Amino acid sequence: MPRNGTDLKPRILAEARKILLEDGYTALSTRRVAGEVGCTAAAIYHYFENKDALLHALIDEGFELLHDRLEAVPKGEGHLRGLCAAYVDFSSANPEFYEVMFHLHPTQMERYPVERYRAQRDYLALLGNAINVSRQESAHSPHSALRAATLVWSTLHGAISLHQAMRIDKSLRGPDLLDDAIRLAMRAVEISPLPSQPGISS
Amino acid sequence: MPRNGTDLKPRILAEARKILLEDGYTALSTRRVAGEVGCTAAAIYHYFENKDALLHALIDEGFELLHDRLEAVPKGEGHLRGLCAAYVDFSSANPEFYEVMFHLHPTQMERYPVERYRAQRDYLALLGNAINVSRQESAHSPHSALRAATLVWSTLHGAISLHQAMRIDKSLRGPDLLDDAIRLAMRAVEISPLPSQPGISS
DNA sequence: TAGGGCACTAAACAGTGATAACTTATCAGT
DNA sequence: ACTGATAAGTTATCACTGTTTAGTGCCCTA
Repeated sequence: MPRNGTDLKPRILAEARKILLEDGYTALSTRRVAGEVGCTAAAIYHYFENKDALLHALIDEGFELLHDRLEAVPKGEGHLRGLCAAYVDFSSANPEFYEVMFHLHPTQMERYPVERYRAQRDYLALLGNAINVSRQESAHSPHSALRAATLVWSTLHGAISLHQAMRIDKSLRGPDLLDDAIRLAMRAVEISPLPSQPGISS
Repeated sequence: MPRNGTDLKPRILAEARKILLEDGYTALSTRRVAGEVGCTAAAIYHYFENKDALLHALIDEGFELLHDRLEAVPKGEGHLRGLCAAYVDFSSANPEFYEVMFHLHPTQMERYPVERYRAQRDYLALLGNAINVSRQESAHSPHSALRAATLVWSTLHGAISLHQAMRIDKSLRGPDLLDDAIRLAMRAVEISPLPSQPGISS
């Protein structure tokens, strides 16, 4: 029952996505979206509870993109490595999506339902499966696989985060760090989830 | 030459630090700082070029804190592990400092001089030294040490980032992830900085 | 054709960073 | 001691931001 010809909601979403991808998260304002769509900022609040809900919808899109990317990785030999590479590729190809998906703190998006992140995180299950396969003994508990998968994820995320925030040294090439992180993430499988022994490692 | 008794600059800085530590980065506004200091928001601009410059001063404090923490780690056996643990400890003890130091993107702080991060990053040199010592052959190039140190750093940062952003699964304990990350970071030393061989890992 | 509800607008509120113009206090030089 | 320059603020304003409230007009149904 739109008054304006086409329904406004998809157009709002499309324009918001365009702004996010072209000019980044900081450029995404309700008034600008409204301006480019051709309506008032208040109209957005008919379709989204608040600005965070709009951003939330974009984050959902990002998770779907990531999901498709990871699902497309051929299974079998080298599956885990492929998943890691695909994750890093996604972050490089869609830095703006990656930022809003993983980099915004709850303090910056107060009303954002944190649970939704967890629900979307089936890529952790994907990682967990690949890890269980790559492990010699398949007698590991699901919790152990989830824990290892989280470590893999966090390793990749750390490199991506520093790379995107331009924190790494000029003399270091960003892709090199990402490659190193992938190689290191592979070793995360070997980290034993036993109670941490306080001895000296090496 | 203060008109108001005490010089305003340190009081602005102190109040800003208090707000940052108590209510977080998002609560830090020029007007609130001014209000609690007892001056006008415009007065801040006499002592700091802009809000980012004020935050910049706080970030400097954070780097000094981190520096002291890392310098206090006893050298010798287990130095690298001690540095990693100290880094993680710092992030847990000062999450607000950690956020503004490492989590704010340049897009969020446009005018922030990125170079300054690099100048402050002597902890990378500390890590590099510890890595060179822990390595059997000391014939590694400085670039290799820096690269390995960056990988160690990024591994720790990834776990800290996800932990602080509350992105890790409910069934997983945050400290466990941080411990795992430290253990994995130790293995970063073994990652060869050679051109990546496309073979299958394990 | 009358009524009701949906889709939207206009206007405003409270807050943000930032700037220009103005006032006032302090200090140096004569 | 007086004058002038400068430092140290204030006041007022601009251009934004997210969000809410009240009101308007169109469309569909009865």
